[in-house]
Amino acid sequence: MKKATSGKMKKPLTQREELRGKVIDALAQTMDLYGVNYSFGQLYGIMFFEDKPMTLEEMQTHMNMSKSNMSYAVRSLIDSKMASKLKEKDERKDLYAAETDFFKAFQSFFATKLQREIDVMRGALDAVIPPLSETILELNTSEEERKLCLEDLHKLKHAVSYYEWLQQFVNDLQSGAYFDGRHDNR
Amino acid sequence: MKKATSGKMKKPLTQREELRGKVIDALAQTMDLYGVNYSFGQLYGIMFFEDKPMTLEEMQTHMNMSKSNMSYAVRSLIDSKMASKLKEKDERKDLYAAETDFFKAFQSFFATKLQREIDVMRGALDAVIPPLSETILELNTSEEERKLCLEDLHKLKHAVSYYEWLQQFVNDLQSGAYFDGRHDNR
DNA sequence: CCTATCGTTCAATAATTATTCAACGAAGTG
DNA sequence: CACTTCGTTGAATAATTATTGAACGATAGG
Repeated sequence: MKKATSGKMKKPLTQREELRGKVIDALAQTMDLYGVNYSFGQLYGIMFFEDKPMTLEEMQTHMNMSKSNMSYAVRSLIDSKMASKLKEKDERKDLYAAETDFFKAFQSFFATKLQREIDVMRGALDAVIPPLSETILELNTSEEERKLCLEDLHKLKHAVSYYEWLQQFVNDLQSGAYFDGRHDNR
Repeated sequence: MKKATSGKMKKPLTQREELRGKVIDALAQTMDLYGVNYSFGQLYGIMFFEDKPMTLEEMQTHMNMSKSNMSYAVRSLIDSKMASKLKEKDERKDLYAAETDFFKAFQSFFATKLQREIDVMRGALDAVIPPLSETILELNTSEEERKLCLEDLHKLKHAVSYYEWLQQFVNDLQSGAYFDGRHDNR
């Protein structure tokens, strides 16, 4: 038996736990805005404060959720580069750690997300621009249709230049170029 | 009657419509990654190509969805600053236009989202740091508890400096500082 | 004023996403 | 080579979110 008489009870939070809770909630809300589900954001918050490698089992007890969901959650955090799996193990259990440097965490997060965006959009643009150009060049395209295609093409070219810029932006973000006058990494 | 014999039929798409569709799909997927629902992202794509003020009714026919949903969708786009309501009206109908400059559109979008993030997090940090500091300063706080609080406080201070940096970043983003060597706004 | 139509709201329903549970293969242990 | 226990998977369920439809106040036109 672990701690007390039976199943579940309202644990009396310490003040510190309560304060942590507020920050974790804000963090989870925030990540919610970027397409990360609230619970998974909470998990990041917990790992952030815990600040030492955690096993799935520990996550389970902290979050009070099934192990399979924790497995899913931690994978999602890893996908966004907000956490990583360590090479060491505790007993037989895998260990995971959150990136606790907010600069690095959100740097990785946005770099990952934006890169995905760029890839998706570039894929579409690369697939669409050639046939559209082709149609414009065709001799038997009606004048009206050619005009419409030209308008679209112009918009897509503008998009291309945007995603070129965005790619550069992501590169700079990853290289740390935007983090110059800062980092009190004491 | 509008166009043909009855209700709904598979309209035979022109090549141009099909190509547009691919780009719209990519756009919608992309926005999906940032917490904007797919349909609403599609609507942005449609408005982007349409490139002239649209009424709710037109959106309805393009998207084949209820007017109430279109009302909701357009409001969501306006919240993210990706579209705006015009002062003029067509008949009695309100007119809306999408921001067609991708630079501006995504600039507004991220500025809005990041600002919300900053506000939420600053709110939590401002609420939590004072009482936490207080506890540390209290004479009757146990040594153990003081140590834990100090660790948390250190993390939160790091977070504060991150959000200060992020605020500056958003300001720069809004001021256009990052868009220097570009903008082929021909 | 009366009528028609706009855009919004609210409650109901449909669709999607999050979560659990049971089962399984892959190690580590003895 | 059996025995655990780990992490993942896939199907079932719960919870949330998207979408609709009906009702309403506002307002422009007659």
